[in-house]
Amino acid sequence: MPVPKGASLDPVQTRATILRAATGLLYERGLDGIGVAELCATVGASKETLYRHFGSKDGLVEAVLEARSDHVVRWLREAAEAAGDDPAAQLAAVFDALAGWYAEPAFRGCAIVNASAQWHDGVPRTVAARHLDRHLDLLTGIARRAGARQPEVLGRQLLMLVEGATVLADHHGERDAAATAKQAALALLRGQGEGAF
Amino acid sequence: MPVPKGASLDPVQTRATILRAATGLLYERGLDGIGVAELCATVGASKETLYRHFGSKDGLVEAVLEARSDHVVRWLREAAEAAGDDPAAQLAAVFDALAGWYAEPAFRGCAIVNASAQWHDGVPRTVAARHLDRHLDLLTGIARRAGARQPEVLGRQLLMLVEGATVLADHHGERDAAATAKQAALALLRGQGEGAF
DNA sequence: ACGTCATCGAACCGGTCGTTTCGATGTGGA
DNA sequence: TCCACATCGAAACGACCGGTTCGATGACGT
Repeated sequence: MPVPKGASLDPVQTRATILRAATGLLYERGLDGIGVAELCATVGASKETLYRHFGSKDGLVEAVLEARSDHVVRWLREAAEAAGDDPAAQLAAVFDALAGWYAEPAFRGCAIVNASAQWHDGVPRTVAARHLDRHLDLLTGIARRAGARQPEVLGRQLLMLVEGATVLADHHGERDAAATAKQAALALLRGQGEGAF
Repeated sequence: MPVPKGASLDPVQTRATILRAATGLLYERGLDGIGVAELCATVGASKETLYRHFGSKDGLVEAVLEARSDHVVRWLREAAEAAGDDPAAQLAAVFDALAGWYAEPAFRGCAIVNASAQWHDGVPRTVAARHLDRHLDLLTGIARRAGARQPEVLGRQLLMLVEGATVLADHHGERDAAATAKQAALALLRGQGEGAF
């Protein structure tokens, strides 16, 4: 993957390699924590190559965040689907998946939300809004299948627990945030599912 | 407050003025969104004055975040106390206060958490951890007075709702996030308070 | 009245960062 | 064989930013 010298091995593959390596680096160090020079050096690509593929650092960041959003959403959706048909089990599976994420030593919060928080406008905020949209779809679907009276409301409440748990896991060092949130999420699901309230 | 020329009106007041103006500017524009030069120009102070009072931009940011944490915590605590003795009413009052905050046009999320998310180490993360600590104290206290079986757990769940609501209000444009979160918070409080679960 | 002190405004410095460009090198297809 | 293309490595760039310094200005306490 370093592509020794002259190489037209495959521009597509080169782009994918840069994207993959940059995703990890930007997440570990922060979007402003690593410059283009060091990024290129670590990735193993020249500046010219990076700029031809992504146009600018912002372009690279955008590509990274989009890919990250796709990955996270698919990951949680598959975790839910793997849990079977029971909505409560699906919801539990989502938080169990989050627990595994929070436990990773490299966990540093949600890259997308963090990026969106850093700048008050620009592409990252758009990406974050769409990311939360898709996130909300998953949870609202679970709420609806559970027979919630207000699935849109319950879905948002569940999303708040997910995002809140991520914040506490990151900024408050709460390793068991996912388990705590899961308990609350199931309680809310049970409450609305049984027509209580 | 611009202090026309030579002024020893009161160094303490000068510092307070800078701090107050900088708090607003750094919140609106983001910590990296405004440089020291423009900050000084807008505040109405010279660089020398700023550096004598705060030592560095990081020093100023630290002072701003600390002051902000004090202000927010006191604000929520007073909102809760003003609601009387009923824990449920206090909890509702906290989310009602948040609703007012989210509705402000200048609302841009929690400055402290945003700052902490931007850098993976350094002072802001420490400030954020302490900020969440104090936040947690307030909510755990309400949970305890409500007779929750596990006040520490419920407190953290409530804090997740607060932080999650802030994230959704900011990054997802949900103006009614506080009301949605309040409903969930009261449901959780009722669930644990009545010994259910 | 005088000296200390806080402040201003402006210039300056060193470093870093994103971005561009260029010559050289090697691969693959016509 | 030859040309188009992707890549590298390195240099250079212009801009900006955090921080320092300096002379001038004026207020306050003694």
